[in-house]
Amino acid sequence: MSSPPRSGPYICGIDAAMDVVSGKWKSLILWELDGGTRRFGELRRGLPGVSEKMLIQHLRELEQDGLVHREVYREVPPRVEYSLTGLGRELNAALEPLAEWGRRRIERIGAERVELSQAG
Amino acid sequence: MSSPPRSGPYICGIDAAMDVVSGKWKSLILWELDGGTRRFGELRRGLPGVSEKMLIQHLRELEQDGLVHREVYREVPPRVEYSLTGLGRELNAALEPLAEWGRRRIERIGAERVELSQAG
DNA sequence: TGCAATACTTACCAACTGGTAAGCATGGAA
DNA sequence: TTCCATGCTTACCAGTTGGTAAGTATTGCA
Repeated sequence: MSSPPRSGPYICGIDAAMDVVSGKWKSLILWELDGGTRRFGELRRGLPGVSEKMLIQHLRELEQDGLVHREVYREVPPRVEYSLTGLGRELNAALEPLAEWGRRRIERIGAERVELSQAG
Repeated sequence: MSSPPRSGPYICGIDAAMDVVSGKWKSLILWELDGGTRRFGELRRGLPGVSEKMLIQHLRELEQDGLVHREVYREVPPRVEYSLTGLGRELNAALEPLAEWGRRRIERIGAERVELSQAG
């Protein structure tokens, strides 16, 4: 079930960056974690619409790709905390201009925005 | 067959930008066109591995989203030229930091590069 | 008459992606 | 003994994505 980490071959940098970020919820997870450490349940509640299966799968892949750190506390009930690694923060920074372009696109075409508790 | 232009609702800017750029060959097409106007056949030869079906489908969608301009010359055999619009050039510029991050990732993980005639 | 060149168009199909819903493990509280 | 909370795990299924391969239209050339 757990796929291997994404490796090439790649055609160019975009290709290599997209590979790590594509997946319906990945960039949103990165965005959420930019706000700081989050527990699994907090992420789930912060991303309305995500299924547990996809949230875990994407978190695992982001972890394999070195973007997210997973810390398990052996308690009952279990507690697991997710946070960005340095690499993850760098990726988020590199995504900023694209995000800005996207925000202008939303205005240009007058697209609706999904209601979200905390994401911008 | 021709899908409607991509519209929201979107969660954030990243979401709105990704929507326009996701598709196996889209960012590569944009990259190729950054080098200037290209005929359909030139694009096909410049992106080894792309099928005619997908190349046309992606070009049509990029055109619908205002990123690519399509110019038809009524000759025989037919000639069709594709080029970037201002919006397309802006998107490419916004993709640059991501491309740079991806290039570093390729080095970091020692990924292979696909052989391509002209793409970097 | 038939083939070449170019830019598509279409039908069909396999693989991938993501959703639903149920189950698992643990220990403490009721 | 049953239920709760949490963080998963699994099986199954439908929709989307992209590939292959064949067909279309037009004119010039052999």
